[in-house]
Amino acid sequence: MKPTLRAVAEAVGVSRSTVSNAYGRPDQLSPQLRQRILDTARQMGYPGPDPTARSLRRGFVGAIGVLFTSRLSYAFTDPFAVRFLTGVAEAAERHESSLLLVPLPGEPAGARKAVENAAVDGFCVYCAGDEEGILDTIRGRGLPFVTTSARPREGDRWVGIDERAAARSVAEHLTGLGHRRVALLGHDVLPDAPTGPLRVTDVADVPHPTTRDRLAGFADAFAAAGIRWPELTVLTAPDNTRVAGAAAVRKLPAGVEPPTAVLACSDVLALGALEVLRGAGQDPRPVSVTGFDDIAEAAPAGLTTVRQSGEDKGRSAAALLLDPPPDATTRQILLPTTLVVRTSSGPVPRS
Amino acid sequence: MKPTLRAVAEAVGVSRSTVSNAYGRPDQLSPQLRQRILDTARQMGYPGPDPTARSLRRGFVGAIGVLFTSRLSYAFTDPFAVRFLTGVAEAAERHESSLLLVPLPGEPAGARKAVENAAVDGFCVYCAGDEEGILDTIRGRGLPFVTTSARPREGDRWVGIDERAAARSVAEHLTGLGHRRVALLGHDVLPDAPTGPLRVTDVADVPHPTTRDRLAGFADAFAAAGIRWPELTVLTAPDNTRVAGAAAVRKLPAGVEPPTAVLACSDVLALGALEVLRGAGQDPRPVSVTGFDDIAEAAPAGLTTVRQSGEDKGRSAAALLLDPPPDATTRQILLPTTLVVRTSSGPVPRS
DNA sequence: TTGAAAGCGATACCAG
DNA sequence: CTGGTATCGCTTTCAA
Repeated sequence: MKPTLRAVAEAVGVSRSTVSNAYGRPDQLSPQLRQRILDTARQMGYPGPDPTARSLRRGFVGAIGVLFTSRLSYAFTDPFAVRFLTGVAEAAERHESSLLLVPLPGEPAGARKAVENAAVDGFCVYCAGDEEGILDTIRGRGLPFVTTSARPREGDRWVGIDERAAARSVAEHLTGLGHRRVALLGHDVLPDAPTGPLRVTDVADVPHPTTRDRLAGFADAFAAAGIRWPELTVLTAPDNTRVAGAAAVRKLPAGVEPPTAVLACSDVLALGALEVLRGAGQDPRPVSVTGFDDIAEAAPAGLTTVRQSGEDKGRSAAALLLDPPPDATTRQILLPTTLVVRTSSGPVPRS
Repeated sequence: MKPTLRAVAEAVGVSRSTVSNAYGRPDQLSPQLRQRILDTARQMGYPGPDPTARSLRRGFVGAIGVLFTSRLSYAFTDPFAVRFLTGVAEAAERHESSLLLVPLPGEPAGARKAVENAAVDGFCVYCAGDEEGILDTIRGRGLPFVTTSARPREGDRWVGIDERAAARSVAEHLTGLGHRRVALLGHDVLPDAPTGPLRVTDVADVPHPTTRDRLAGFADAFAAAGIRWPELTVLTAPDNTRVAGAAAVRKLPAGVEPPTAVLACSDVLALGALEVLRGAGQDPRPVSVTGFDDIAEAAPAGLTTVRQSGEDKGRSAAALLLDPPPDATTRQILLPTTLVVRTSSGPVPRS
């Protein structure tokens, strides 16, 4: 058994408070006494104040929780999520704060428990599917949090982009190039839908908030070009991965009237789509493909996409948590996006 | 102020233990009573047992610490480190354990404090530069840990590869192709050395353990081919990044007798080297380049390298921590490596 | 089943 | 500068 602060106090012959001060408030006792305490502590093998006990007493932990909707191990697979984490980590480093990554089980009840049991001072919630349930649990604990994806409530801290406008911008790029017959590609478009084309009556039905906003943005542009929602093909992928994107595109009905462009809700999906559409080369007419995020792999692949900075998002989120601006108005940060046109998009080929 | 368990107990008119049981041991009280307790708790806005207090009392936290040598935010930049984390996360998910990522400041004293203050049940230490200092601190706390890089002490839990043999295998591939005049490329080859060629009298002087072992493996192969250490050029990079690798290679003495091959200690460095050596194309003779790790970017770049699985490493490390095998002999896991030959290496061009 | 009592290990106020 | 005292919020025997 490791010795406790109490044991050290007894060994040195001083009170517990004095030993505590020797560690936490050097200015509260004479240097000699402090040294004597530290020395005997070392000798006895006392590892210093127990972090858990200290947290309990002090009322704060020194760690912020990071919550990902999907399985935690998946998050590391998503390049954009990793950049977000990088940003969070940078801010945390500056504040000497640790990051607690909490794996959320699939079922809401389990997720709830996980959030309740996390020993943290606040949360960064990254794009949670069941975001509201999770946020409610956090609110229940009375802890501060920052969201990134869903539209926030008044007063909630939030950092994000104008998803819909950004999505509209790529789509307008395509309508400008003459594209009219297109397929939209997103993940979790409808609950439990099989990979492939889908009939979506109303964009509002899409459960995943980011997918919903981006699809809506795409639709805005096409509506402006005279194409209504039912005329758009919607492809769904089971998750946000390259292979899922590839699989979804393979399910495009063969033969008649293939789309001239695929608009994906993420670069990862778009890269999967590109693989399929450029790979076999079955169709001689190249199909335009666009993505979203501008991850590192987008540039070498020549992918036209919308750029947003994952690092900035993470950094801002953590900063909002760690030293919130006093005025509530600046607690919602809207980050910029840019349309990046590369070679994966071009004019509609002449038939 | 949030209500406490005590308040709930008083409100319901039962003892604190009973309320505690309602949460933690449902079988210890009648379902009706339990429900009554849970209901009033909800009504009062009691968020459930405080995680910190619970940890203190129970003596365990439900989180494992992950320690990276370099700045935490850099770790996310290193593809291999991210794969390692993915593996750790997978294992953690299975055990419903959280991951505490602890940023370590540069100075040893700060790092020590960070490790002392982390509320965790154990540590996964990924390739720490000042590994011994950190491990000593962990030992001081009496917490279990798993290392990945340095050669472990008897009885320490460890997971890794045979760095030296693996490095030797790529180098032998090159000597087999006839390469004799080569440059080795690693990061942190000597403390505070400027980017570029370096005089290293003895491999044992290299401070970074992984770099040291890999360089030694390279040297083994060349020794077998009759080339002794002083005849090898050693390039050092300030850190393990693409740009650092590129910069180091640019410092190769121009003109006479350029190397016919560059052996890098990591894919990241190798990819940087490739950029420079293939990029401008100043030298008409292609220089062979090899890496180490086989990260995702290696294949598309045609990089010859040594494959090891970051996920396996992470998974094994976490597993060793979370449910250690009873017999000490199986507490050190040696993972396999494979030489993957691609197009970046070839025979020595005829002069 | 339920509850009383004894900590878990440390900190902070406040009087000396 | 030092030390007594009262918590922090919960869990866990153990006896009723």
